[in-house]
Amino acid sequence: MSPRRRAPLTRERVLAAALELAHEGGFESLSMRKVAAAVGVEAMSLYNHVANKEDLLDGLVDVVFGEFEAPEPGDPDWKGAMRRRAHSMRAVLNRHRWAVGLMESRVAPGPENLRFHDATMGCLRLAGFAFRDAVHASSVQDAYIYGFLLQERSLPFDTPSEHGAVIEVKRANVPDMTRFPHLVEVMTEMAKAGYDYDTEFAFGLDLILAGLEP
Amino acid sequence: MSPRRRAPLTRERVLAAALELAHEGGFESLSMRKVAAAVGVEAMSLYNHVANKEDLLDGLVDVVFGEFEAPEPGDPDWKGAMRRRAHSMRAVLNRHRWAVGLMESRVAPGPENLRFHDATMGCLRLAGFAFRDAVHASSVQDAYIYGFLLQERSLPFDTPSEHGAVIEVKRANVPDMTRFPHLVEVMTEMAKAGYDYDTEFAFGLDLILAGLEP
DNA sequence: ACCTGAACACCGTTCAAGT
DNA sequence: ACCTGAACACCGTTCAAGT
Repeated sequence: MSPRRRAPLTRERVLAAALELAHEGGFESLSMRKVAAAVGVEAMSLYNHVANKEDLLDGLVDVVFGEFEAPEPGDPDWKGAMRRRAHSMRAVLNRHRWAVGLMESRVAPGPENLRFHDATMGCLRLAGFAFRDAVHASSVQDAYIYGFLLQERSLPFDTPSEHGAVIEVKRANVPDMTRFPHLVEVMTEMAKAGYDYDTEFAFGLDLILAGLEP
Repeated sequence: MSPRRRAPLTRERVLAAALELAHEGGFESLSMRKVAAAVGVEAMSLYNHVANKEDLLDGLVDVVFGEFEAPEPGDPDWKGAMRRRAHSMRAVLNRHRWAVGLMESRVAPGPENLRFHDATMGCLRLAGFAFRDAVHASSVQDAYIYGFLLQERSLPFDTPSEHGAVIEVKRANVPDMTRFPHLVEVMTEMAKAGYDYDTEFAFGLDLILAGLEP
């Protein structure tokens, strides 16, 4: 009769609660006990819906895969499709910063993961890529995307001008910067002009897409 | 008089012990208490040489940066220098699989980190890259390298033929693979021909280097 | 200055017991 | 079938006390 009775615990509800905790409390503070509390239950009850914490993480990662915009196999503008795919991945992973670094390291790929990779391969194959080349093409793109997000993730600022300020702090903390003249150059330039992740990301993505042809 | 007396605890010895533990016991099993035990001391003594666990990780990451082969600023063959740099990074990070994903997410860059990035920027600047282009160039390369290692890290096999076997297992575990025809194609092809990380890595690296010019 | 014992506030997971 | 209480074997870190 109470609302809690009407909505019995499911894997989906456990994952949703964990996702929200990761989102607001920070990923590292995500514990079985806290997920359980968020869902109104004792920690041990979670084990009825999830094999263990590792399985819970697998589930979370697959939720994130589900948010990626999959490319359309057969899209005549395959480069456009790949570009949209990449930008969608970046947007989603910036929303779930904790997920970068987990995405490609899960051992058991979930259904959304499979769906997404299938669509990517399909789009490349139908665009005329030979099998091996399609593997190469998706591999280099994904490596770039995940690696870029890895760099972007750690940064405690959002706008170019904030970046300038952070750079200044960092510079002040390092003794004897004269040993690193080229780094000094980067930092002073950055502090002046800021750093724009959008154009930086687009630069590398375009470079890679320019080098790919069926 | 005992050997323990002759070698008092230092930050370096703490880091060395932690590195060894990460290497053999697996990174996730690395705890302050175990590092302390490995160095013959109680856990709390570590805090005299390391601010906290986060600081210990910063230290470990910088040890790894120290193993990277830095490019030579002024090297006339800058593409060769970048290629050697990339392959050295891959070799080191395959030796320290736990480090991938931590490298670019540390907030406080250590001296080896600074040294390495300074050498990279220096090599590109002296090769004729304008400042902004040097930043672009190093950014796209590093994103690719770290991202590739992220993908490579998780894999529980070393040779292409082992890979085939693993693929078969995975395939058997996924129900209704007919929903993912292109993935089925990848898996059957992979199971046949195997997957060679060396050539895969070289493909993407060459593609990126081909697109970079001062 | 460096090390320690005891304690605090946590973890993931197992297991027998409840309903 | 699902949930729970108590317990086990751990964590990182603080703090007062030792030398």
